[in-house]
Parts: sequence; structure tokens; C-alpha cells
Amino acid sequence: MADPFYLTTAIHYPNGRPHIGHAYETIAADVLARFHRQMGREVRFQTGTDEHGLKMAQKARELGVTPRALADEMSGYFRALFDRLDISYDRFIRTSEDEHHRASQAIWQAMEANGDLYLDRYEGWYSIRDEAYYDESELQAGEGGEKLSPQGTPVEWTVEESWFFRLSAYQDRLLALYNAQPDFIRPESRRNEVLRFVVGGLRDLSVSRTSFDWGVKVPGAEDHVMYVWVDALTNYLTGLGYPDATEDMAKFWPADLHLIGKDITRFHTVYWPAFLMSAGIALPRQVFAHGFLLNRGQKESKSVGNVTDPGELADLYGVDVLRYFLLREFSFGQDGSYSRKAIVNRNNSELANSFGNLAQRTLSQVFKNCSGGLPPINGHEDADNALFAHVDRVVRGEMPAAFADLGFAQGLEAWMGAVFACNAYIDAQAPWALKKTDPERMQTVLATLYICIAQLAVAVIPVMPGSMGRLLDAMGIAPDLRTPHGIGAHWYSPLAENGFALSQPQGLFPRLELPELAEEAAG
RNA sequence: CGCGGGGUGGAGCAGCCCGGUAGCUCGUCAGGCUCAUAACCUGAAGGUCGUUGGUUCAAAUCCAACCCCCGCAACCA
Repeated sequence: MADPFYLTTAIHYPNGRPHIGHAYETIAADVLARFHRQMGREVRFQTGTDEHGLKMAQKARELGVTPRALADEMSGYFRALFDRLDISYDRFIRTSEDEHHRASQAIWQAMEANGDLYLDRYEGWYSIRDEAYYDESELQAGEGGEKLSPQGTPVEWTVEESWFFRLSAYQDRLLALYNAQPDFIRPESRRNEVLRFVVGGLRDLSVSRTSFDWGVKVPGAEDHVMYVWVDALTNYLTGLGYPDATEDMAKFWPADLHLIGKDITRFHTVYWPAFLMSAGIALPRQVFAHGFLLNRGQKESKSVGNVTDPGELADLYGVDVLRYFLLREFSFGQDGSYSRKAIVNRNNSELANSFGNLAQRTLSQVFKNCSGGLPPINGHEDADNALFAHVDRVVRGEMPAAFADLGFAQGLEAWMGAVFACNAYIDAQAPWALKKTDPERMQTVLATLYICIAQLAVAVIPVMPGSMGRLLDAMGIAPDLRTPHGIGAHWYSPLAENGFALSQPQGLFPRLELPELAEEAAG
């Protein structure tokens, strides 16, 4: 298969349970992965957990377990959630894997061989809580006159031996990259942010720690572990077998897309390309930073107590409803605000009333009025052709174009437009009336709708694989027809002539109750 | 002068980069239909696009200034 496509999510830091943001990012990536597979590309889709670093070590100590055991447990929650959400990842990577240590050490050695790593002393005001050094000028005085970080956390003067990466040497090359590849960073607002940061000058980056040992050991300096981002970013290579010259590396590297949250844009668009340049490895084609989801306008946080368990939402509303909602409701790349009420409304108006009901009313009429089979087509009229043209334009034109460009909301909006057109068509044609006056025309109308519904279902398989799979199964659509291209072919009449018969149609998306007031208050 | 996001009919959003009848969903109102998940279809009301100035034949869209709201300890996409 030609034209491989390598797509990654950020790997998730498992020092807490997965929340809505993890689900959002990973679902979006999954939709893209399924979409590109549908378009005939060989997709490699990787996600996983980023398990090293001081915070994991501290959390484990708090709980009285080893970091390894904590990582095993927490990573399991992520994997379980992704399975629950129908995430079709090809590789779930854990940075504690031996292979990953080997890959991280290899990229380290490549950077070192290129002369970009040097040993020095790092001294300054260090906040353990923030895991960051601060300049004297950044500090503020606490109530007792003690020094505090800009975030109000305690700092202490710390001297640490550390390896440094010559990031400062890469400023020009990074700017050249952003210039040559304007799409390297998306959306544009993030690109501008990064641009300004890099233009402002880069300082060398401290890339090792000696204060804890939960991480990847620095080759030849075993008392150092790598700064967590050095090893975390390398996961994208590990999954393909780096440093070996594997088939996967040849086929899938450089990555087509790193999908990340907007908070880690700098690591992916400044540090990562610099590391890769240093190591002599090709650069990914694009980094896309999506926005954050706000719970009814507020950021979710443990202290506010409004953290949503995405698995619970899936249980409550259905996996596909949640997937659809997350992609339909928000402009990808911007922050968005959600609520349970919004999920219910979106489900009821679009999935239940518009699309689900369209399928139900059509299939019911076919089931009841066409003597057990699919109705024949007795010559199309202008109205039929206009509907076909609209649906085809959406399914094979607008939706793929939008999805390829990560415009999920726009793609689904176009999809809804086609669903509305089908409902307007069925009303105008009134097959229930034709049943008495012109049964042959009724057959053609129902056949026309049948074809359009199949096309619309195929178009949203990436978003709602489970529901659409069930619908298409019920409609007798063969698996090889389930691509925008395949479903545009001539399959209806052969299917009808083969005597395919519908079973009693089942509702696809039940209407949901509005949440109770009390529940809504709780978020 | 810390950084960023945003202010568009009742609610939530798109449009702004590439100026030219302000669009979508929900809600409201009035009709229609009765096949269907009390769902569907048609139409209507409702906005001087935060403010002020500027550029222009023309600005939600470009420029300037200002006002207001929301994030920016930790968890964390």
C-alpha cells in the first residue's frame, strides 16, 4: 500500500487518572487514523504513556510503591480507557520499556557525537515543586521574607552538575525551518507564539538531572538521568524501531503529524526539531496543537473538583455519541466549553432526530413496503439527482477535504447539511403518499434514500465506527464498499437483485434525557 | 507596559489571514406533514458584529487606541 501516514498523540503523563483532555486528543487522533486508512493510506498510529520524571518518582514515594509499579498501574488506566473509546492505535508505547531506553540513549549519543552536549554546572534558585530554575529577578518575597518562585513555591539555591544541549546554536536553523515549512506548526496562533519565542533568543537547555534516578540513564554518566523531555520526545522514534534501520523507520519516518495539547507546543516545535537536527534525523512534517476543553467555562482541576472521567461519559451517553460530540462541538485548535447538557442536545438534535430518525424512517418504509427486499430503481428524476449530487459532494469532497485538514467541525457540519437535505427530500417526495398513488415512484425514492444513507454512514465511520458499522451491517453493505470512494460505486442494484432483505430496523441513537438539575450543578 | 484566548440576534458558535447582501445549531413564533426515535419539512421574528477613531468607493473583516471577560501554583491535553 502506498503513501504511509504516521500519526502520534503526545504520550500521556500518568501521575493521575486520564481526564477529558486525554480522551479528546486521542479520539481526534483516532478519527484521523481511521480517516486516512479509509482513504487508502497505510497508517501507523501511536499513543502511550510518558512515565519518567521527578513527579512520578515523588508520587510513588508518597504512595509507598515503586515508580515502576505506579507506572504499571496508571498506564493500565490509560490503555483501558483507550480500548473503551475504540481507539485503533497500532502501538501503545511506554517510556519505561527497555527498547525506549535504548532509543533514547542512541539519540543522546548522536547528539553528543555532533558536539551538541556538554557537561557543566547548573546553579540557581530551584523549585522542587515546579521542577524549574528561576532567575534571581523572577523571585518574589514570601510572608516571612523567604524567597519564592513566581508561582509562590519555595526555592533553594542549588548547584547541580548537568549536561547541556546547545539549543542556542539552533536558532537560525529553527527559524529557517518555520519559514520553509509554514505548516510545521499549526494552528497559526501557536506558530506566531513559537516564532516570537525563538526570535527572542534561545538558551542552552539543561538535559540531565542527578537529583533522582527514575529515568533513562545518560550513556557514560550513569549518575545522570535524562531530562524527561529528551526521552519523552524520542518515543516517536522508539515506536518505529529506532535506532535500528527497520522497515518501519524507512516507511513511516518522518512522522506526518504530532498531535499535541497547546501547553507542550514549545517542546515539540523548538526542542524536538533541534534534537533531531543535531542527531541527523529527518524532521516531522507537522505539529498540531489543539485547544483545551473547559468544563462549563472552567478549567477542570482536582482542587475545584470538577474533573470528568471520560469513561463515565462514554458509559452514560455512548462512546460514539461522545466521539461525535467532541469533534463536532469545538473548533479544533481552539479552547472550547462543554457541559453534559451540550452533549445531550447535540445527540438529540443531530444524531437522534436528524440522522438516526432519517435512517429509521427510511429503513422502516423499505422493510414494510417492499415485499421483503430492496426496491428497484425505476428511473431517476431531477430531485433524486440533485440529492445524489449534494450527498456526493459532501461525502467525497467536502468531508475528506475538511478532515484531511483537521477541520472536524466543518466536515461534520457539511455532513449535517446533507442529512437535512435528505430529510427535506423525503418530505417533498412523501413516499408514504406515493405508496397509494405511484408505488413505482415510491420504490425509486426509497432506493435513492437508501443509497444516500449508506454514503452518509460511510462518511462518518471514522467518527462513529461502532454505530455506523452496525447500521451498514444491517443495510448489507460489504466491508470493501465502506470508503468514500467505494460507496460511490454501483452497488445498490446488485445488492437488491441478490435478494438482500432488511431485518426489522433498530433505532441507532436513542434520545437522551436532559441531566437532572442537581447532576448538572455538579458538572 | 508579563503571556495567551475571547467579546457577532435569547444561548452556543462560524465568518476575520485573502475587505463588498452577517451564516449555522439550539431556543421562540406561525404553518405543513404523519413514514419515522412526540421525530421531520417550510416560513418568520430577533444582531448598528465590545467602544472610539483611522484607511477605503466599501470594514465583523485592515490599522491605532481603549474597555470588559477568561486562563496562566499544582494535577494537566
